[in-house]
Amino acid sequence: MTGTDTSTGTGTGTGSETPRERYRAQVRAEIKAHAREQLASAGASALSLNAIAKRMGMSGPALYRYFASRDELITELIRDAYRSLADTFVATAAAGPDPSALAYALRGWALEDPHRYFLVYGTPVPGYHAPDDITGIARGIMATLLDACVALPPDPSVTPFRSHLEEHRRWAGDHPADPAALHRALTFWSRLHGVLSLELAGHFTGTGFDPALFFAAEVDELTGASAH
Amino acid sequence: MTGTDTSTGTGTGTGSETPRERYRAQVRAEIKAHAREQLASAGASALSLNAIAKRMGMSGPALYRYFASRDELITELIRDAYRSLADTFVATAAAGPDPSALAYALRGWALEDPHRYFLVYGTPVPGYHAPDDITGIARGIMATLLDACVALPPDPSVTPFRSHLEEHRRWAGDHPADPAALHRALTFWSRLHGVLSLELAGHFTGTGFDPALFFAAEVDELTGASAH
DNA sequence: TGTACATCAGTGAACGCGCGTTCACTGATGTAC
DNA sequence: TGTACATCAGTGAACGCGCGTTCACTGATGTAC
Repeated sequence: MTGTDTSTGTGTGTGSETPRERYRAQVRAEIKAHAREQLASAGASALSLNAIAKRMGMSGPALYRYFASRDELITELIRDAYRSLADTFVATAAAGPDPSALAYALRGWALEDPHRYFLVYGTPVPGYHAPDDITGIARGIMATLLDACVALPPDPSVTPFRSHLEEHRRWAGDHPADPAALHRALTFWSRLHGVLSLELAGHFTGTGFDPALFFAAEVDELTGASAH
Repeated sequence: MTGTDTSTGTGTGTGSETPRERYRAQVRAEIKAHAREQLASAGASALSLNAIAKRMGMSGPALYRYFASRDELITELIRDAYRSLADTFVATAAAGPDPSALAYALRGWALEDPHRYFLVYGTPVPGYHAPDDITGIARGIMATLLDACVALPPDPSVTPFRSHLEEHRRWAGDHPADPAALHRALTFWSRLHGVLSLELAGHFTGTGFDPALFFAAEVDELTGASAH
């Protein structure tokens, strides 16, 4: 809950700041808020510093006091997106290791702001490579999921993929989980994203069924719930 | 195998064309090939008619003899992507109703050209709405999958989602399949895309495990194969 | 086979536009004594 | 409390650039008689 500013855009930090620092943080947050808005209404390619400045009633070059370049702004938006999901997961996991709760937290997070979801899980930009701290946050998200998945009813059967995982334990930073749990967490993750990415990309529109029920059916099957 | 030109870019159609028509088709295909290349190396936002023309040794306005606008070019690329997947599915299904074969065909199609995959299943462009014929092709793809999924071992248990599907049978164009088969096809589809979208977006890099084995494990579980 | 005409691919100049980014500068805010 | 100085937010002009798209035109290809 503490730390650097989240994606809500209004938090101003710990409070032990000078007025100038506080003002800086506010304007930075406002710029990011406008950037997110522009992202949602016209796509990532249309994100323009000048357009943001115009909407804020400032001149274009003024933004360079707050972000060194357009790329830095985008990277910051991606970082915020990862952080907000990580925060959501940590907050959800605080109530106990419940994969189902994490699943619905993920869905809530994704639907709350679809373009933010795509910033993390959407089409990758060919040139772009995320800085190290972002991959660190991503590892934290997976670790939280993995922690919850070891609480699922165990299925210790040995499959080719689990044998393969046995030899590649580096995954999730030497997390103390057996291959079966690793596999379960991976399947959990990929099945949730399967539903979400298809739904958010609009591939269920026109079908008439409710994606929320489909998602719930997947979660039920994953957690072994028959009648929920 | 007949019909309008595919995404390979060299096919020139039925042969009953005038030399001029043949030439037109060739240049159109060449433009699309360069567009795909540009798409792969710099992302969808960087697709520029002028840049394509320059690479082809032509002047920019020349391309307007072949495409009415940049948007029409992009739509054509998306259409080609859908068509190539539909063709792949139809060709695969010709050997019999085998969901597993379709799964690996999908994966092969996706890996063959990841940016083409994202053209269909990636981050949607906020303003863009696909023309009707494209949604028609998409329905055909789902119909092929559904046909194959009715051949899977049946699991007629009733869940909330299947009851819901019962009331929303419009899906896949009044396809004569029971809700259990519909659910199976949906799960099949979304689980495959879960693995593929995460893999192609690079979310498995650095983990050390082989996504192909993970994908195979998902297919095995979906088709009820224990030791494959 | 030769001539007159129509079709159409491609060019070059030009349009207005918005972009990211730099630079020298103004003016307000904060700090030190 | 008042003055001198440093910090820093924001401006306006300017840079070069590439974009999509239009237009009038040239020249080659194909067609009709």
